[in-house]
Amino acid sequence: MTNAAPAVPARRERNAVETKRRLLEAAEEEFAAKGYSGARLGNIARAAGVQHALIHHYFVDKDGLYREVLARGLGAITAEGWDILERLAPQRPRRSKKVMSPADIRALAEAFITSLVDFYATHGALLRILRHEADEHGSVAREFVEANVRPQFDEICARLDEMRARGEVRDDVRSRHLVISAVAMACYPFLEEPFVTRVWPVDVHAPEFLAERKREIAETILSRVLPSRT
Amino acid sequence: MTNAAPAVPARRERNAVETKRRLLEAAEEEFAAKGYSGARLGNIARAAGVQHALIHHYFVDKDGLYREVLARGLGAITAEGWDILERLAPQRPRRSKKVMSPADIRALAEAFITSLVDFYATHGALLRILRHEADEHGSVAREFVEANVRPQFDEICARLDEMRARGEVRDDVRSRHLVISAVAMACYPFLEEPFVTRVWPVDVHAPEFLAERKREIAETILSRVLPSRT
DNA sequence: AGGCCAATTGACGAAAAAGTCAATTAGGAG
DNA sequence: CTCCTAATTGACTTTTTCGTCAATTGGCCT
Repeated sequence: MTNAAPAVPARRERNAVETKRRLLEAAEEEFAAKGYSGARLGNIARAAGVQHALIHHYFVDKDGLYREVLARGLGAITAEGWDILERLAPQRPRRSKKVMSPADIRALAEAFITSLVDFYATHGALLRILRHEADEHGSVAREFVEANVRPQFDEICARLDEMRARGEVRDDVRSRHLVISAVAMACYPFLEEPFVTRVWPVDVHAPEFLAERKREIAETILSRVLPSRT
Repeated sequence: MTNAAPAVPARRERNAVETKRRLLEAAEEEFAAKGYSGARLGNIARAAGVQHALIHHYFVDKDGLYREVLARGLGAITAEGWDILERLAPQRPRRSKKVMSPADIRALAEAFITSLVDFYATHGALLRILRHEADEHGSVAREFVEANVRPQFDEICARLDEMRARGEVRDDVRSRHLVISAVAMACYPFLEEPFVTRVWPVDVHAPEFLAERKREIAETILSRVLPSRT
C-alpha cells in the first residue's frame, strides 16, 4: 500500500561467469538432493536468482547442465584421490626393504583417515549425485567409478596386502573388507547427514566433530590391524 | 506379419489384493531408485503390469501411494529394531552386578553385528526411500527417525556407557562414534551397492559375503573395544 | 557520448506426467 | 445359469515441466 511499485524492474546486474557459477552450484545441490529426473530446472533457476530460460542459453538443456555439473567435479576428485595416495607413499619405490614399525603404521593410518574424512566432508554433494546416478541414469557414474576410483581402491588394497605379507599387520586382515570399512566409517556422517543428525544432534561439519571422527576411525582401524596393542 | 492379432485382448486375470501388492512392490523399487519427485507412476504401473489409472483407483494419488509404501515398511522395521535390542539384553534387569567376560562381550558383539547386517541387507530399498525423503520431501522420514530410531540409538549408547563404566570395554571408547561406525560398516555395502560392486565385483547379498562381512565387522569392533587381545 | 554485443528476460509452445471418467468384463453370489 | 459388483481398462483433461524465441537492456569499446 505504501510504496507498491512493481513497475520498477530493479536494475539487474550482469556477469556471465558469476551467473554461470551460481547456476552450477544451485544445480549441484538440486541434483544431489533429488537425482536427475527429480531435479527441477525451475528450482535451480530460482535458487540462482535467474529465469530458467538462461539455463538453456548456457547449457542447451537439462542433460547439458547435468554433464557440466559432473564434469566440474569429477576431474577434481579423481586428481585429489591420486594425490592422497601419492602423499601417503613416499616409501613406495623401495618395496619390502625394511618393515614399518607400529609407530610408522599409526602415522600412515592417521594420515590416510584424515585425508579420507576431509575428502568426504568436502565432496558430499557430488558423491550423492554419483549415487543417484548409479541408480537411475546409469552410465556416467558407473564408467567413472570403474575407470578412476577402482584403480585407486585396488592400489590401496595392494599396499595393505604387501604390509600383511611383511607381517606388519595382522594376517587375518582382509584388505578389501578393511578398506570398505574405513570408507564406510569416513563417509557415513556426510552422505547420511539427515539421518545421523536426527539420532545424534551434532554439526557433522564442525571442526571438533571432524577431529573426533578422525581419531575414532584411526583408532578403530589401528586396533584391527596392529598385531598387538601399543 | 505372421500372426499380428492385436485385436485379441488376452484375457485379463483379476485379483485385487495381488495386484495391490504388485503395485506396492513396484512403487517401493521406483521410489527407492528415484525418490518421490523422480518416481514416475507410469513406470510403476508398467512394472506391475497394469494401467496407471489403477494406481489412482487404489491409492487416490501419488502421495497416497507413497504413504502406503512407507506405512507398509516403517512399522515392521521399528518392531524389528526393538526386537533385536530385546534379544541382546536378557541381562538388562540386573544392572552392574557381575561384569561381562571378554567371551561374553564377543558373543554379544557378534550377535549384534549379525542382526545389524541382516537388517540392512533385508531392508535396503525402504532405507533408501527414507534417505531420499530426508532430502526432498521432508517430514515423514525425519519424524519417524526422531520418534523411533533415535530411542533405539540412545539405548545402545547407554548400554555401552554402562559397560565402559564397569570397565568391560576400553575407557576411551566413545559410544556414539562407535555405534555410528558399526552402523556405517554394516549398511554401506547395501546402501551403496552400485558403487561397491564397481570397485569390488562381489554379490553383496550372497550368503558367503554376508558371513564374511559379519565376521570382519565384529572383529573390528571387538578389537576397538576389548581392553586387550583375546 | 553513443552504439553494439551479449546477458537476461518474459511470454509462448511442446512434451510429459498426473489425475479423471465412463465403459468393459472377470468372477463370485444367489 | 444369470446377474451384479468391482477390478481393470482406454481415452480424455488438467497440470507441470522442459524447451524456444523475439524483445529488452546492461556493460564495454571506441
